[in-house]
Amino acid sequence: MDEIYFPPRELAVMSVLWRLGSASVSDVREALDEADLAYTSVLSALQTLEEKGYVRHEAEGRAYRYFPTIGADRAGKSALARIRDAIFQGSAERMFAQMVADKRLGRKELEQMRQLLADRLGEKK
Amino acid sequence: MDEIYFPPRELAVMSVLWRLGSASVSDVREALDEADLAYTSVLSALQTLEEKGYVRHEAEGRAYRYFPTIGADRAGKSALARIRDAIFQGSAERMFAQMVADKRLGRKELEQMRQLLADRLGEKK
DNA sequence: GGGGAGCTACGGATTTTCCAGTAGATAGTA
DNA sequence: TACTATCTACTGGAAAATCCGTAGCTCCCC
Repeated sequence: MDEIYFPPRELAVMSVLWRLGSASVSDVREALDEADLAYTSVLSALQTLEEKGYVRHEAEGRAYRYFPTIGADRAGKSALARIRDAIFQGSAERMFAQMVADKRLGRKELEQMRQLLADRLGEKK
Repeated sequence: MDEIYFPPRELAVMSVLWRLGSASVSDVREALDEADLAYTSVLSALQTLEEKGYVRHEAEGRAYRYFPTIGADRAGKSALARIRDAIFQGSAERMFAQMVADKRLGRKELEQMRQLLADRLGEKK
């Protein structure tokens, strides 16, 4: 599929849009926990993203409301594939092993994963 | 922990080093399937990586042999965490669901994942 | 010694990313 | 009306990333 890739700052902005569904420039600015950026810096990032086609906007009062045009799932799929291929040499198992090794995962999360896996194995029968 | 992040080209170069263990500039150049880069372009990427501390070199005959100084696992862990937080809003389950949805995963891979998960759940008991 | 092959250092050009100031438009308010 | 606050468009510019040419070195072979 297409190459979907976001530099750090653009990724942070997209993250906010995915979380909020849509947002004004000010919304994004406030949601960014990073350093306190100037309003125009955030606007610039959004305009860049719009140019690339990952975002669109609608007028809302005097301001613009920005919407992601690409879903988080699609972007995630692409990002995971890139990591799998480049870092884990194409091995989904190795990538998965790294995920599961995360110390912060609690029993509940692990159980949920097991369930997901069980479902998947079921339909694969 | 530290922010580990590789721009696209540098990631491609690191990928080769992780795969081969170590490599000369020519090795890397040949291993890159992308467009046929000039020798010096690859050298530049390696020098940038060395400056950042992700790579070191030893003399080998007339040439240099480059070694990664950061493991693929460590880089992978960092990359996965970034994706989880930015794209999947911190949800390891959602990220995992996306992984498992991959159509190319065969029964064998899924079984291996289940085993990994079982082991992990066992020790968590 | 001469010449070629292979390698590195250096530096430049270009593109991309990142940040923010300024100007102008608009709406609300005194 | 005039003043203020907010928002967008335009613009510049710094920094990083990408790409590669050139020069110079070393080794090998003739």
